[in-house]
Amino acid sequence: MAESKTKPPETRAAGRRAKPPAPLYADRYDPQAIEQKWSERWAQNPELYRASTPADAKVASAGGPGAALKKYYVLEMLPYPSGALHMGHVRNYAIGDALARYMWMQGYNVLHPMGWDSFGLPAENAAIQNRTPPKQWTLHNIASMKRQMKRLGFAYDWSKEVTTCLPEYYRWNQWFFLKLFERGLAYRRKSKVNWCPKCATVLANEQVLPSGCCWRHEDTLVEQRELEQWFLRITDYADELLQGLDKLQGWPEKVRTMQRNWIGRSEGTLVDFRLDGVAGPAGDRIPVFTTRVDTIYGATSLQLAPEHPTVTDLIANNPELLAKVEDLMAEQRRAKEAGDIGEIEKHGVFTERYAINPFNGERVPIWVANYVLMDYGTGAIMSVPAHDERDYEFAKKYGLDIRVVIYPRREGDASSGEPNEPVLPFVETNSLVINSGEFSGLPSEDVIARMSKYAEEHGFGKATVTFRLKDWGISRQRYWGTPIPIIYCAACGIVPVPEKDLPVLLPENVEITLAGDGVPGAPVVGTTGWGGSPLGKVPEFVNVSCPKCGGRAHRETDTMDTFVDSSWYFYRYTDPTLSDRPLDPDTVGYWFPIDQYIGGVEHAILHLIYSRFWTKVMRDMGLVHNAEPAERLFTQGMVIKGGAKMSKSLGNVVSPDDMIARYGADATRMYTLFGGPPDRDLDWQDDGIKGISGFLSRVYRFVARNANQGRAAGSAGSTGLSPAARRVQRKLHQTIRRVTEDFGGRWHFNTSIAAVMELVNELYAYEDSVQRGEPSAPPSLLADAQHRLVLMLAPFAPYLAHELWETLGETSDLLRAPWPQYDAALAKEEEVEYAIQVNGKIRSRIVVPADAGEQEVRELALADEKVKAAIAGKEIIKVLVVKGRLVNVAVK
RNA sequence: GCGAAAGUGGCGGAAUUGGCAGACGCACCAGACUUAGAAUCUGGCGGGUAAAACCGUGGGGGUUCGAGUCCCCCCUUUCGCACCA
Repeated sequence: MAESKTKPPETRAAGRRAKPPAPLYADRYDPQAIEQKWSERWAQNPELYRASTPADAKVASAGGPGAALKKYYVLEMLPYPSGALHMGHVRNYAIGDALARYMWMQGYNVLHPMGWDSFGLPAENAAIQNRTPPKQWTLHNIASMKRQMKRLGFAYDWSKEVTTCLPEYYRWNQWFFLKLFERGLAYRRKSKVNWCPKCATVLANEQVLPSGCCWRHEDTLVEQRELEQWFLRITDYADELLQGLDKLQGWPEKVRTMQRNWIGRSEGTLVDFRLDGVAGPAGDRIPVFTTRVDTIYGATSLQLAPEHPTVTDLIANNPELLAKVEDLMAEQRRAKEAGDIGEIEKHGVFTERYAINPFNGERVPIWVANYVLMDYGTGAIMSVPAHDERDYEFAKKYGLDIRVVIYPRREGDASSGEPNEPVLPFVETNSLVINSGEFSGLPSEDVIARMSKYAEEHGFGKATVTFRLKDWGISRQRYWGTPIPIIYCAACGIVPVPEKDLPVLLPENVEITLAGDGVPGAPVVGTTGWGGSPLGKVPEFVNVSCPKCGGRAHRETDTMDTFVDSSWYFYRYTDPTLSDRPLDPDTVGYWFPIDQYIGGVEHAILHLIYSRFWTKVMRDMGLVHNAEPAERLFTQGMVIKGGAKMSKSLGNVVSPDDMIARYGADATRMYTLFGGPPDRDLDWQDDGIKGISGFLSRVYRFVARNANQGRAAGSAGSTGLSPAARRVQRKLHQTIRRVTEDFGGRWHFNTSIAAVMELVNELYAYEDSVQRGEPSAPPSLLADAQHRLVLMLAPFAPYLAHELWETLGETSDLLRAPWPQYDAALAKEEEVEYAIQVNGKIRSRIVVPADAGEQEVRELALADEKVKAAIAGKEIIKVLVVKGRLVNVAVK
């Protein structure tokens, strides 16, 4: 029991002594004292939240040999150690912690780990600003955030902690990279990359906002640069990543849709159009991707993206055209930046060159158009104005030929007969092909297959599938990341670092400054922002001898995208101390897949698609058996305030530390669950948390003055109870049912907590009834109610629950105490109130025994005075009785 | 433009399959206890009325004995995708 720190209670007690009744209320709820007490106890017992190993779980199982204790892996997305937790973290972890504690109480062997996604840009930026080494800054942040998590009472198994910026972890990033390289899944190529001038580094496609700006610098436009980059062949898994989504029934539909869009699978045909006349370095043919090859006889031009390599070949000696194409390019870029590509007016330039349609040998003019995108398909399209809205608009504008080759099918006529003249552009596929040589008269769908086959047989095309998904560029020109374990040798070329030489350690004696920002005399051995990799400025890192020939060589100086770290961290949790392997397949086999993953929807694409990819690669390597990392995914809503995202600039940031100091950790985390359903945004109300604090206080006071009721004797019967006592009993069992159902189903903890509040209100009403002279309940009932109340509180407010568990005289470990069961018979109402409607309007209410028959209810309803008055003089058409709810009398 | 989710008191939100709209909490009002305040307890609290009637779930239609819930049309907000060939 928390001791009171202040004097006033004494004076209050003294003041009250004078008059009866005796002081009703015990000491005030003091969350700080309670939480400090239990924090200390928990700190002394690090085994408390430790997951049993698979072997131990077997032993612990009561089910005999072979029957392992059932496992449950609950995982929350690990934070970036920015320095302090924000409310969004608190909400995320409060959900996970409630679930983990509930599953423990349900008897599961729970794995509930936490770690740090600790590589990344902010550490470097902080290093530049504060002249602190990134590692020091990061580890310092980790320490303080870990302290916050412990203060919040989250039940993590810290023996499983993973810190991605430490060599013990990132060496396995390097190991995986080597394995991917061996399997041909990691490769290097020169590529245009997104370059943020402020970050001075390459950004992944996913890190470029739709506006064309950097995700970290929303006001800075991303440029294009050509660099040698390492890529991971995620596109090899595009189909499986897509198909797997159908099986992920435990994932939100929203996330699956987003991933489907991101993968962007599209079936079509690749057709080569031969250039008529000149051919340049880019080749003599232009491949075109189309999903509607059945319309190819209607192609009246080719349209190239402004950045298409062939464009310069075609118009190299025409400065006027070149300038126009430049304009188109600029226009397209501008539209992308503004985010309204899709709405810009279509513009184009005729190159004065032609290509040959391989199907009919026709010469078609080649244009460059601003609505054709280089980064989709082949960057070139055939333009069929009659059967594509965009092409139609373009052709109308520039007076290009429009040739109809698809006709609608007539009603009830599948293959022949007189076609109807279509309204242009006519884009339906359920139609007939005409004016198309040997393909005329056939249905479109058939023609697509036939034409693809024809193209392949004649060597100018084939059926193909394109994806929007691109290979994953992982090279970053940054210091604070995992060094890519590759050595470049003048004689041997690209040489992977031998496995025995791992890890390639990230040098730590590096001071990070911006180029030209060096303090004279300071030991600046690394710089950033000079356009190359900071590690390139560390000679002792760069210069090595070639592992193959022993000659002089140099290391790769780029580091890996931090999404590599987060793609497999949850496997490492199962045994993070392994020093000879990234993971133990048996241990992983026991724990995986993750039963419940919880995090923000902002990771719907990047992290969640990369980690699915990684899992599939690991499966192909024989490391794991599961094809997907997580069985169920829950995306919680954001914590907002006043309808807006919390931000420093809006000044609406609510700090968890402040709330903990004012109301305690229990109230803070519980409010994040009470404020609204967890899948929706939570609008933070400064006064809302007061309600939770007051509720916890009510619980505390009730138990403080009613704890000495003896031991709970389990459910007693309901006979002989006073009405108020019976209400307590009924509400108790109803509440257990509601809370249990919420955990098992909707996860609407806001209503679970509301239900527990109702129970507490009922307990207070009972006390009040005793004050008024009604008979007391048997002590066992009160003891039982308090025990179960505390058990139900445990997942939401662990500090108070533990304190009260002790107050109730319990010495067992609350974390592993069995979750309470309810008795349906005791939860049942003896009487129900029926609403009596006349023509749908409520006219009266009657209370009848719950088991009253329909006929009885009908008679009682019709005998009711108010009902009689309402139906007087009218004819009863129908009397409808809805069991347990209402009676509706229809009259005329 | 396409797709998804949402729109309920002063506020956050309840109402699981069509069946008493507004649970629970905040704010507010009143009372009790206090020298007083804080805290606590009790009661009230959609609009409207003296009380009823009556009106109320973004707007308009519909189905039904009965609609926040189902159907059609429209409006607004948020999110995702967006010349994807």
